[in-house]
Amino acid sequence: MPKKRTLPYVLLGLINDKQHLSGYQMVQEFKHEISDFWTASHSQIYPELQRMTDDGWITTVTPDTQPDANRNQTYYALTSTGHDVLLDWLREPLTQKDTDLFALKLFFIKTSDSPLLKPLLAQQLTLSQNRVTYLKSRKETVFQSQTDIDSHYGHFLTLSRGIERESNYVLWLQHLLETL
Amino acid sequence: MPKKRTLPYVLLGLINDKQHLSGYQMVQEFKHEISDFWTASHSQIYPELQRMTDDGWITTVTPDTQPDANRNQTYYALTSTGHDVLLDWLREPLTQKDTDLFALKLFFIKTSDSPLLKPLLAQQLTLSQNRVTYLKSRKETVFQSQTDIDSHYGHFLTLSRGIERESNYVLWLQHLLETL
DNA sequence: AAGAGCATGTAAAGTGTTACATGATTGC
DNA sequence: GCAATCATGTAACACTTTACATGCTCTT
Repeated sequence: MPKKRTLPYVLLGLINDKQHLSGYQMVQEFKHEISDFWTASHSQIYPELQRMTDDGWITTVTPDTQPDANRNQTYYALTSTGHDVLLDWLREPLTQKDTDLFALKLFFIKTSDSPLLKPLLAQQLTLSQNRVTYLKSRKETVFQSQTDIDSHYGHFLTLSRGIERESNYVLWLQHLLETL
Repeated sequence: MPKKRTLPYVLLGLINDKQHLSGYQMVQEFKHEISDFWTASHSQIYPELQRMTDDGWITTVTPDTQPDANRNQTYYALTSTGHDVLLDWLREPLTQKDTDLFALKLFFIKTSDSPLLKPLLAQQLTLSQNRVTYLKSRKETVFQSQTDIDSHYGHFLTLSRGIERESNYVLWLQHLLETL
């Protein structure tokens, strides 16, 4: 099975938020807002927009506002198919791999009452909890004596850091789920 | 400028730790220990080992131990050049980009008295502190009113999470630097 | 009118994954 | 003997980055 492409869904999410968006504006978004979760250069974006148009996920539109400014930009909007595709993608369960998809999907959820929010948080909570368990067991397996620690100190630190980071993640998710 | 390759340095680090290592053993390492920081398949590893041998960074060796077991494995050891290359790479300052290099380099530091350790931690501390500052300023810029939060709740959460994660990182690094 | 930035697009090169392939060894 | 795994290697494909290229617009 080929690896799932992510870029088209990111573009769908971006357009969905702004109603209509030009390729250039998407490039700017990648330079600022979502650069933490995903990056893409204009050389990727423009051909991808063409493919998505061909697939009927998006269409070119001429926005009513902005009568003559930036006339040379091509604006895109979601089709109903595109909207469905985006929702389906957001609903797909998270897996142990592609860990970064959680933050990316979360980014695209607009309101706190979205039915997508709680499942997403719950999924990530489970993944993070499993990860803490795994890292702790690895730490105990690999570092049974002080000698093991002293001779592989960097490895010891990375494992310790991983446990701390993921535990902090679990706490944040739990707190958030409680307050919702 | 082409993007800096990482795989060869990872292989150098692996070999350096174990004195001598076969390609197959490296594949196993990637399946377990370092999978958090870097991944590589055997299709990448074997050609890379060939390149590194051509460049004089490593040489094939026949380990004294294990007289006849696994005779069909090819073992590699660092040359003095390879050792220098690894040290140079570890000494290269971290940048805002390639964030994951910190954990990877840390993984390859063997002892707590290594002169490489403190600079590495200090560099990452600076990077993380800058990142906290940046994320906080973004949060203030983007979310000035409750309405902004309510209409882009997922984005708000990712930014909040980013700040928390990076702050936790800063605390961990500071604590570690104090105890060393 | 010239230079900087806007806006889009294609081409080439690098990197990584998946698939294909093969011989050797080990266990049943 | 046969299947599974060991161990290595190559080929094809997918994705991303960098470079190349072009026309438009705005400012000085």
